[in-house]
Amino acid sequence: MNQYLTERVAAALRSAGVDNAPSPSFEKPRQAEHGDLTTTIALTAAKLAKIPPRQLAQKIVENLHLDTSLVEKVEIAGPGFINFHFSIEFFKTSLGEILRADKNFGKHDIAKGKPTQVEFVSANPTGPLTVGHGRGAVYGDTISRLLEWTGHNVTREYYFNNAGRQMRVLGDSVRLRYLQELGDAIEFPEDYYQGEYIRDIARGLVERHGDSLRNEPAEGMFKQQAETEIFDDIKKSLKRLGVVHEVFSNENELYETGKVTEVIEELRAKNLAYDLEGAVWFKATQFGSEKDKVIVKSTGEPTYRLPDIAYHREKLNRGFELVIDVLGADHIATYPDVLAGLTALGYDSSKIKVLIHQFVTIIQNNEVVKMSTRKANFVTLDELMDEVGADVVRYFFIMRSVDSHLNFDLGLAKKQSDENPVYYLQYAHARIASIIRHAEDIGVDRNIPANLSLLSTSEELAVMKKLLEFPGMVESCAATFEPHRLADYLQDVAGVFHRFYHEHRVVTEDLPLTAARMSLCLATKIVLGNGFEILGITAPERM
RNA sequence: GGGCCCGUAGCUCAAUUGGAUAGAGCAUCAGCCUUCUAAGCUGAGGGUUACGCGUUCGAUUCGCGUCGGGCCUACCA
Repeated sequence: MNQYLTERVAAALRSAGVDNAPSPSFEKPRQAEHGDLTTTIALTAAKLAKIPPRQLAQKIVENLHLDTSLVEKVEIAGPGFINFHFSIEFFKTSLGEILRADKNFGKHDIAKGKPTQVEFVSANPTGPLTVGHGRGAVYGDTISRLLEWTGHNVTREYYFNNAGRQMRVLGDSVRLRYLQELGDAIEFPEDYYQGEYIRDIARGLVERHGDSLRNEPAEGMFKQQAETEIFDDIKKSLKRLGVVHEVFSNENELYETGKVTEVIEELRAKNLAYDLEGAVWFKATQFGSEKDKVIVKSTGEPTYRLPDIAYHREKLNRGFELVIDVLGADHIATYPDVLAGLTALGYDSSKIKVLIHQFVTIIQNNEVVKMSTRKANFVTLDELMDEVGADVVRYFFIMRSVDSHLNFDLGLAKKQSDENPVYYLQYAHARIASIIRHAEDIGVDRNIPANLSLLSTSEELAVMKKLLEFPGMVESCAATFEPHRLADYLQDVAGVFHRFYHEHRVVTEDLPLTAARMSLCLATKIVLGNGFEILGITAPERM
């Protein structure tokens, strides 16, 4: 419909003698009285055409020649809006399309299988995933699902740094706990990992190896065991949340395969790296940075930039045409250097899209909780899921714009779980399932052809119109990486359905009307179900 | 000092990317179950969109400035 109107209006503009106008765009008016689609082309093109907006609108409308079986009415309003009202016939046809498309309704092939990588979570395995990690996990996964729905071939990837100081401290934390378990009187440093899980790992080592590891270095068995066990837990938590990564990669591999040194050598060869005071510097100033950046410290240890550049280069070498990094706001300053490094190496850094999400402030007992894995001061994702379930957790993290610094009140989330907005959505779905069961119980055949013209009340039309917005929502949410708008939209869908349900009985003795309303219910169930699929929440048949 | 994000109803947040009368949930108040699920529906109150200039037919949205909050700003990751 959008495309059809775009063509007709563009043609009408030409007939009206306006040749250089921009392509008209359409949007759904906020108010129902303003029709089903509206364009502001007369307002924006008025200056170019040197005609007052309303007059131009008049000329456009005169030259439209629309198919009246699709568009019932066209009117000019306000300063020069052109409003289009669709016919019942159009809605009927569209409803049929929803039912036919079923689980595919809303899917697009815009990206045509474009190889796309989404990297997210990427927390180092130093402890369990906390509520603080939740937003990135849910956001990254939902973006992945949206991209799949728009035809991307998505690889979900988890990258972690296991070569740095953090992991050394982790290994040594386990080593010291191990020695304590053996009975040694050893002081445990304050800035080591305080969590009970470190003791658990140490105890496991004692059980399997006795005291034979007494002289092992922290970097070996201890670090390795910690990484393995903690990672298992992280993967379990993610799976509970509905998040599954296809690929895990890490920093050590980049060193072992020589990818990191390759970067230095190539930069040197291009004269984009130099030595100063014992350190190696990257000429970031040649790529818009204010100052050059150190990539290898005078101690010989690389800064985080270097493996990050090597890693992103690997991503592009692996053939991804779109690479998405989902990062927390604390990493905002790191990626310009990475992009500059890739540009320096001759790669097209525009293929990399960095999505930043703001932090969630966790509030417990009216106090802000400062999470610290080191100090073992955190609320884990598992604990939260134990309390409220994965659906609520996912929905909480996705319902707000990633730009918002939202407050997450743990007490409120738990206490009000009955009134959580996610139940409003799921309730609509369960309600429809219940209607269908009822209809089947009393022998209504859901396959009898429905005469959709019987749907004529304002509540029925409102549902139809809302359902038809779904494909456009999927497309625009994917294009702007804003899944929260899909959550908002689904609230609307549930809302119009609840209102329809309240006003009209679906299953009655009037069989033709029953069939038509059943179709409306089935279509609503499809849209809700497909939306839930994208958000990663369950679609309950009963509640 | 510089950079990024934010400031909208009592609280938590939306607002179709510059459109027409700024909307939801929670909370408060008043109604609706003999009928397919009341985890629902209807109604009421609640706003100088932090503040000030500017850009234009039109600004919550764009620009500049002020105030306030969060996060960055190392040869830490």
